[in-house]
Amino acid sequence: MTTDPFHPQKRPSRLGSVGHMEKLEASTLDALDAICRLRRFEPGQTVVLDGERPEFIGCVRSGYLRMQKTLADGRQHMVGLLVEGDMFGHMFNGPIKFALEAATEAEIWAFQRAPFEDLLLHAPDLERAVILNILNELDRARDWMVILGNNRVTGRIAGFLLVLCNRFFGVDHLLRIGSGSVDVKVPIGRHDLANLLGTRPESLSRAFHALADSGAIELLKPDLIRIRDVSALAAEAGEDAMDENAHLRGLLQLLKKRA
Amino acid sequence: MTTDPFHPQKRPSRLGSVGHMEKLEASTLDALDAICRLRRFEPGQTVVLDGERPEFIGCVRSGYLRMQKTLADGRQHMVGLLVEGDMFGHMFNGPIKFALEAATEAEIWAFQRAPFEDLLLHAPDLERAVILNILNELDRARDWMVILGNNRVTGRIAGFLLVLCNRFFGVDHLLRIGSGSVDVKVPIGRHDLANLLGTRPESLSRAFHALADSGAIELLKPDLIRIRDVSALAAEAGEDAMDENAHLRGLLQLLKKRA
DNA sequence: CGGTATTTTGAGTATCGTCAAGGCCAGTGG
DNA sequence: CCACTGGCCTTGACGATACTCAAAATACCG
Repeated sequence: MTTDPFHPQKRPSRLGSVGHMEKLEASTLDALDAICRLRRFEPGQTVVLDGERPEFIGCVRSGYLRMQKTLADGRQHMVGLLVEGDMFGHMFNGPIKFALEAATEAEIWAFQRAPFEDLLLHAPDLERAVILNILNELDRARDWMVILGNNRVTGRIAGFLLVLCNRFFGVDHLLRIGSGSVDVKVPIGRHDLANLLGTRPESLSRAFHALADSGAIELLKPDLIRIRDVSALAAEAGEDAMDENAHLRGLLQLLKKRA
Repeated sequence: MTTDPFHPQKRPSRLGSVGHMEKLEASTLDALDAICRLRRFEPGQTVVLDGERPEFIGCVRSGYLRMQKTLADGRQHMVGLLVEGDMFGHMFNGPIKFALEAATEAEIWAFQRAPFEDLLLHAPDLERAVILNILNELDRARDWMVILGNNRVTGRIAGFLLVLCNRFFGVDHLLRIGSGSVDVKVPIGRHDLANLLGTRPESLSRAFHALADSGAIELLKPDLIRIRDVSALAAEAGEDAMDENAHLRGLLQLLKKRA
């Protein structure tokens, strides 16, 4: 049972406050209400198959989805993570080129494709939101490239943790800001993370503990990491100068205030 | 001299036959004619600065541009290559987050921003072309992620060569198909390539020669590579099952026909 | 509390990065 | 026409890092 029976919502409460959808007009939101269903997925469950053209357009309400390409030899390589507010199953473009799987328990707003695309033609604000979402994804994909280009595993981990900070900023059950430190929940296991960062679980483990020994982070649990020194991480990661730092600065400020 | 004095073209001859612009209506092409200029760039010349919002929207007519992010420590990391038919300086999105530099001598169709965006609002076919271009970039960025995720340098090179085959397919001065083999021109030097693939020139050199020793490729010149065994490359690269293989199959068929 | 999956550790090997030197090619100037 | 020069590519040697295989420890779940 991959879908939940009808759960039409009078008003997708989070829909209007997430991602690039916050600026949609009331009439557009109403129209979206009428064609959306809430679907729920269990960890490991497939949301969209590789190469399938999903019959709906989705927007993540909670949880994480992993995007993964299937390689010719059957292995899978993750190419990104979808979190709260991210959309998928984009129109214009035929089938998607990667599989989507729930990494955790996840809720998805599913919009019926035909009416959504119809609405798109008549609601410039929605179209704009969709395009911004795509451009956002593009920027993030390029950020990943920089991170993956780092030749030390510790550097890639550092970059990954900083990305988590940026993306989970404000989602408080994922990122908890304490006095002088930030706790981040790593949404995926070592195996998947190794896959994402182009390495092996063993190397990951060693690198995590190396970062811990250096004092930059602390391993509260395998999947719960306390960041003690953001700038040390940024230095490890060889962070890019443009967009990351803007977010990081905000994070650092917050840390100072609470310290 | 970064720009060429006015060179309005009665009809951008290649514009209508490249990328996703091939399906534009005549009236749209005429409108584009009116607002485009041809600009010429020398190798190494900057086309758009990091963080700048370019005053024009560009479309590559010939040559290659490299997209590179500037890291906090001043180093630069390449995140992609723009070739014939690719667009940049996208609208909707404020400043671009990477610098654009000519990797070779290059010609750019430059469209004045304001009239282009205006045209965009009234020409659905143009808007569609632009969106397809963006989605295309997104797919390619994800392909890069898979390639960079490969932990052997030979694998990353193999992936890179296959991408070149896919993208330069049909551009005959870059990709020449012989009997049982394909010759590809590598558009960038070892230093840039190392940067793009997250390694060093020395490792690249060794990996190239390792592939040559295995018989998969042949180094005609440092920047001219004859691919002798496409499937060996695909195996090295751990090629992804979806889109690459479709192109590869076509390539293999062609090879068999000419063999 | 036991069973299972995940994570961690260890030892040995392969690969890659680094530094330094050598070769190749094109452009320059005699 | 040839020697010279500078940039790029290649090669070699060595140390650092990461991968592999195997086993132990820990966390998770019922």
